[in-house]
Amino acid sequence: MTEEDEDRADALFHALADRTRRDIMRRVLAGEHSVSTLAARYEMSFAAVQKHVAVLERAGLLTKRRSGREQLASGDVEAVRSVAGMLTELEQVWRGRIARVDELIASDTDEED
Amino acid sequence: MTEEDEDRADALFHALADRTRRDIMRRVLAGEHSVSTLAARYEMSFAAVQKHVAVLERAGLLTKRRSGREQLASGDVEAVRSVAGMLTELEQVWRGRIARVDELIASDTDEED
DNA sequence: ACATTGTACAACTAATTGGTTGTATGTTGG
DNA sequence: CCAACATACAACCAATTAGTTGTACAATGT
Repeated sequence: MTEEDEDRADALFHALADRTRRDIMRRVLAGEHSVSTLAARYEMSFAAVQKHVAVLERAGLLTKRRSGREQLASGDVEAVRSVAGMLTELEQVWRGRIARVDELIASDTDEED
Repeated sequence: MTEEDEDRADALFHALADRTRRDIMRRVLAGEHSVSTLAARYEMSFAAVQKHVAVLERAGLLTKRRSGREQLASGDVEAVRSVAGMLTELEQVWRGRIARVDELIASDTDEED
């Protein structure tokens, strides 16, 4: 369960830790694009771009649908939000720390009275 | 400039793409911890944990301050927020797509009138 | 003074990554 | 039917990663 969540988090952050893949995400969030249309935008080989798309797909950041001989990729905004949610969770941990510090300050002030 | 931003994004997402490092982030966002205190929590060697801390530090996700012979690590919530900001940016791209689809629907409806 | 503790770093290994080229397969237009 | 196009995938390579052990060194406590 939690182990699976961690696997998923690993895959999501890893998928986003590459500028080509982040750029692909921008394109497929803006609209559907075939793999070859995407590949045409980068200087690397078609196969390299196809692999990047596969990494994003495995992480759940995009989905593909077939249309004739093309494979149209579309970004999944929900997956992006789930990553944002993980960061929010981290921020909550930080808020807890601040709350505790505030408590400490409050009790110090009490002693000073 | 943009190139440097991309380097930074690479480093941030990469740093978070490891469960041990995310766990370390939770601890150091909750409060200061020495490297050895952190290391004691994991089954891997001290050196391995120290390397993870170094990755997080290089990415700017935590800072260290010396206190006697200990090195106290503290999470930087601003760095976490900057990552969240990148995701928000992606979400904006998606919103743009939706807006364009809405326009299209509106113009179709016009035609139908 | 010195044994202990906390940290850093180098050298090594196995696994993974990001790229390549080449090949196979499915889909389409003439 | 068949040439061209879109995709998938395997095999390979260089670089990086995540881990290990070992060594060095600074700060602390008795």
